[in-house]
Amino acid sequence: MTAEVIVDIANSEVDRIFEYRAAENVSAGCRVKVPFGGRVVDGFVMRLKEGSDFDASKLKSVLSVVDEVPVLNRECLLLVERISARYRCPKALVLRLFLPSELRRGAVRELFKNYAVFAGEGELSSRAKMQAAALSFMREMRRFGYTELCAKFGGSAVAALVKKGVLKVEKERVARAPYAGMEGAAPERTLTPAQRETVEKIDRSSETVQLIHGVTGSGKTEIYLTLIAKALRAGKSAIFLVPEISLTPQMLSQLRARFGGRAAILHSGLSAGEKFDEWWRLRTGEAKIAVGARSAVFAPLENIGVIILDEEHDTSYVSESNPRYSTVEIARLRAEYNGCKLVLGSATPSVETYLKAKTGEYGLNELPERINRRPMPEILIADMRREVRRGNNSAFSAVLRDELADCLAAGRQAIIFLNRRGFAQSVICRECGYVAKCESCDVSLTYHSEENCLKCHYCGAQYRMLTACPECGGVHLNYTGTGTQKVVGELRKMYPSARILRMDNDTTSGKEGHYKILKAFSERQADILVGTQMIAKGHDFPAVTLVGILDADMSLHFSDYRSGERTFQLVTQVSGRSGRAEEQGKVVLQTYDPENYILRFAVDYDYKGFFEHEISLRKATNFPPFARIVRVMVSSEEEPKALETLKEVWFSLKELFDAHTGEFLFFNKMKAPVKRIQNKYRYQVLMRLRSDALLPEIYARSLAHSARGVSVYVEENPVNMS
DNA sequence: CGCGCGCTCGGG
DNA sequence: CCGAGCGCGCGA
Repeated sequence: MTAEVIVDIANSEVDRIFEYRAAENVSAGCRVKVPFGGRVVDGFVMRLKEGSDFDASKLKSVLSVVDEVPVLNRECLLLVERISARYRCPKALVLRLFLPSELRRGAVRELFKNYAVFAGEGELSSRAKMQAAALSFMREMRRFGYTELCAKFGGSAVAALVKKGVLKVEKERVARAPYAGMEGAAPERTLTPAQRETVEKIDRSSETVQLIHGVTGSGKTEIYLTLIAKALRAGKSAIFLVPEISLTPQMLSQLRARFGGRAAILHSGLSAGEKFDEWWRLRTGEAKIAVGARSAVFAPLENIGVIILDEEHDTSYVSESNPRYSTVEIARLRAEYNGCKLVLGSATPSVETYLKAKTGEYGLNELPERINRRPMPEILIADMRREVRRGNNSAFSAVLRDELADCLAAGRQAIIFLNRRGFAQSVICRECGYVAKCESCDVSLTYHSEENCLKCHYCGAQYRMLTACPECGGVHLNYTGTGTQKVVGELRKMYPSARILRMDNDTTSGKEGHYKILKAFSERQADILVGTQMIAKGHDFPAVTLVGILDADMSLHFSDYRSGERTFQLVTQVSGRSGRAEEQGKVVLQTYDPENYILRFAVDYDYKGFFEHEISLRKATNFPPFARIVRVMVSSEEEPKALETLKEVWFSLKELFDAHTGEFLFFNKMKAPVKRIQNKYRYQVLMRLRSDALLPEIYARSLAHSARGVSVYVEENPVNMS
C-alpha cells in the first residue's frame, strides 16, 4: 500500500502529497513518522492507495504509526481539503486546527487506556489500609480503569498491589464509541409555546442554516438545549459554539445540569492537558456535545445532529490568524456533510445574516417577545451637549447621577459601560501638540494611572510617564479621552460608600481575572461594575437594574462601514444586562448625537427598522453584503521590502483589475492606517468587489508573493481596519 | 588551498 | 521548514 502523506511542516513549499510505502497498520487519518529530507518528521495520512504515481524505487517507508486509531475521520480529511483550498493555506496548518496542541510535537498520549485487572489474592501488610480497600474493591470489580483506581485509592497503593502480583495492568485500545447510547436523565424544562414552535419549525424546515432572531430574554438558550437533547436522543452528537468570553458560569451550570459528563467544554482557560482530555472524551464518544469558542467547530465528533452558533453577530467568530476562517462557513460545511441543521442565534443578527434569512437562504425564526412578556428595560437618552452647555464637565449626566443614586439607595447593582473603542487616554503636549507614540508601533500610547506609565495597546510595551515633552521640552502635558480610571475616580467622589469594580483589558490580566471579577460582581461583592466592551456579553446579573452607557455614539463615528451596526448591537446588548429578574430595568444612554437614527432604533428596540435603514444604506453605498471588501496586507520589518512586495502584489492584482474592471468598486494600494505594528511596516491593497467570483484568484496572486522576511495575508471584510 | 557563510534547492 | 550542496571570498 502507498500512503499519501502531508508532512507537519507549516510551509506552502512542502504543502503537497508525499508518498510512502505503508504497512497494514496505517490507515487514512493517522499520524505517522516519516523520513523527510534527511530527518524524521510527523505526517498525516490523507489517503491510502494501491501503486504509486512516484518512482517506486525512490519510495521510502512509513517509519511508524503515531496513533493506531486515526485522529481524523473522513469528514475531517474532507474539511482539511476544503479549508486549505478556500483560504489558500497549507494543509498542515489546517490539520493542526483539528488537534489539541498536546497531541502534537512528540509528547504523545497513547490512544490506549490502562486497566487494572484482578489477578489473584496475595499477602498484604496489616497496616496497608488503602491496599486492602483497593483489593476488596477489585475483588468485586475484577477490572477497572487504572487511572480511576489510582484516583480512588492512591497511586502508591495500586502500584504496590501490582508489584505483589495481585493486580495486573492491561492495555486496551480505547473503543471508538464505548459510551454510545449512554443517556442521563436530563431534566427537560417545559418550553413556552413560542419556543416549542421554533423547535418544530427548525426541525421541519428544509434549509440547513436556521437563524433564530430573538430579543434578549426570549429564551433562546432553552431552545438550543432542547435541540441538543433531541440530537442526543437520536444517538447523535452536537456542537455548541459561543463567543470567546461567553462561557459564563450560568451557561456552564445549565449545560452540566442538563447533560452532565456528556458535554465537553473547550474553553481557553483550560490547560493544554485539560483540553486534550476534553478532546479525547469527544474523540472516543464518551462526550457527545462540544461546547466552546470558535475552535470547537473542529471538534472530533461523528454523526453530528445539530450545530448551534450563539451570538452569531459576534466578531470573535472570525479567526485573526492564519487561516482566517469564518466559523459560520466551517460550521455550515459540517452541517451539510452531516445532514443536520446549523442554528444561528442572536438578538441583533448581523445585517448580512438577516438579509440571507429574509431572502430565504436561511430559515428565519423570530422570537419577538421575552419570556413571561417581561418588558424590555426603558432606555433614557441623556443629551451630553446640553450637559456641557450647563457646565457639567464630568463623564456623568445629571440623569445618570440621579438614577445611580436611586439604584444604590434601593440596594441594587449598576453597570457603567464605557464605549471606548479606539479611544483611550493619550498624552498630548499642550505647547507643541506632540503626542506620545510607541517606538515600535505607529500608535499613540495610553496613559495608565495605576502604574503611572504609558502602554502600547498593540504590542504591550510600557514606557515611563513623561515629565516633559521630548520635542519641545514643555511641561504642560495633558491626558485626553475618558478612561475607566477617570470614571472610577468620579464615581468614588460621587458615591463614596459604593463598592466599585473595574474590568478592562488593561487591569484585568487573562480570562481567569475577568471571570473572577464577574463572579465577585454576581455575588454582590460590589455595587457598581465599570468596564468596556467585554462586560456587554451575555452575563446574567439578576440584581442589576441600571445600566449607564457613557459616550454611546463613540463607535458611531468610527471609520468602519459596520460602525452603525456595531453600535446598535452594543446598545441592545448592554441594555439587556438591565432588569433580568423581577425588577424593571433602566438604561441611561449618554450621547452627543441624540437624534442619530441608530440610537433611536436602539432605544425603541426596533431591530427591523434598524435593519431596513441599514440595508438600504449599504445598498446605496455599495458596501457588504452588496459588496465584498478585501484587504491584502503586506508587512515586513524592512520598509523597502514591504514596499517592493506591495508593488509586486499590486501589479499582479492590477492585471486582474484590468481584465475584470466591472467587478471592482474600488482598487488601490496604500499604507495601512497604522503603518507599523511590532516593528513591522504595513502596506495594503484595498479592494471592494461586487462578488466573490475573483476571490480564489486574489488569494492565489497575493499569497504567491510572500517570502522570507515579508508576510502577505488576505482578509475578507476585515473587522479591524487598523 | 581550505573553510565558512550565504544562498538555492529538494524532500517521496 | 530544514539540511545538503555549492559557490565565492578571505586568510594563511
